[in-house]
Amino acid sequence: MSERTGFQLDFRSGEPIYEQIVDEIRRRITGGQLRPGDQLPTVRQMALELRVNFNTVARAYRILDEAGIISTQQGRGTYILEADDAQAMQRLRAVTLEDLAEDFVREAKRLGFSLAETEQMFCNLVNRLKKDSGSS
Amino acid sequence: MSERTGFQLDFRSGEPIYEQIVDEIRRRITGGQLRPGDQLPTVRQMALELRVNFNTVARAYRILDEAGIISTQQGRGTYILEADDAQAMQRLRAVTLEDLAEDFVREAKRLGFSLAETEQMFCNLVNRLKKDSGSS
DNA sequence: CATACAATGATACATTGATACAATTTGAAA
DNA sequence: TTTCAAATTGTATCAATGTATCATTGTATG
Repeated sequence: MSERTGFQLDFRSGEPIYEQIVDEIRRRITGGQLRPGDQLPTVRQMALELRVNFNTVARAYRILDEAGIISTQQGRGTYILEADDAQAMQRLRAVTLEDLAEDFVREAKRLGFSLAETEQMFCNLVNRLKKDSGSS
Repeated sequence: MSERTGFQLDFRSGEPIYEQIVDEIRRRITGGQLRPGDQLPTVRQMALELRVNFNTVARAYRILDEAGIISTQQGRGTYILEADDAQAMQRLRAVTLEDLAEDFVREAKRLGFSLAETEQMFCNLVNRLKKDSGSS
């Protein structure tokens, strides 16, 4: 008995599979069949049901995760988030980059680091990241 | 009241849980909230508080143990170690600050800011702070 | 026909969870 | 005091889960 979701995919519709999965999950949350806290099937379980590669399911999950609708965690699984969380995420996006930078400097200062130390460490890190992205 | 540590984990940050635990302990040692000789909660206690698997806490402890920062002993528990020498303490401070910088960059990236934007914002802030301290 | 690009598949990997185990402490009985 | 079983604590191993990277396929587009 692996018929757990009852998802119906249309392989001929032209709409990408991962998008159909995203839409269907959205519909089920809106309709109340899926509720906050519910665990979704693992990417491999759902892929097995839908006769699809699990990467395709993973792609759908990732999109929903970035939208703040579900939470995917490596080694744990994926869960429906509270609607509040999505709103909270929206509010968090309103946090400016300046706020983040100030938090960083403030926390460093609290731990006893001088501004010069903090600046140097940050610049070192940035230079390292620039190199890594360029060498790929 | 099992709220003993007050650790705040972010399950959606993308930073692995065990790494968040490692970072937080490093910060508390650097900041002086944790001192040599202090006993950390058992892996199971802390796991209960943080709602994670105790293996995840054990992994964090093992990393800190291998770094010579804490001492974990089967059957006894885990304790904060005395820094071997000034160099070890310097290394801990450096790593702590580096973690802080990485968190900053990661969070900025998660909010959609490019590395260049993040760098510029930070440098602007630093320059402003330098001026302010000079004009006082 | 060739090329570019998006979608999907294959594979290796990192993180977390479940379970059994070993070392140490504790406490009661002898 | 000694002994020893039970509880407590960290360790080791493997399974389960999502992630990252690249290859393959199919489909527009020139």
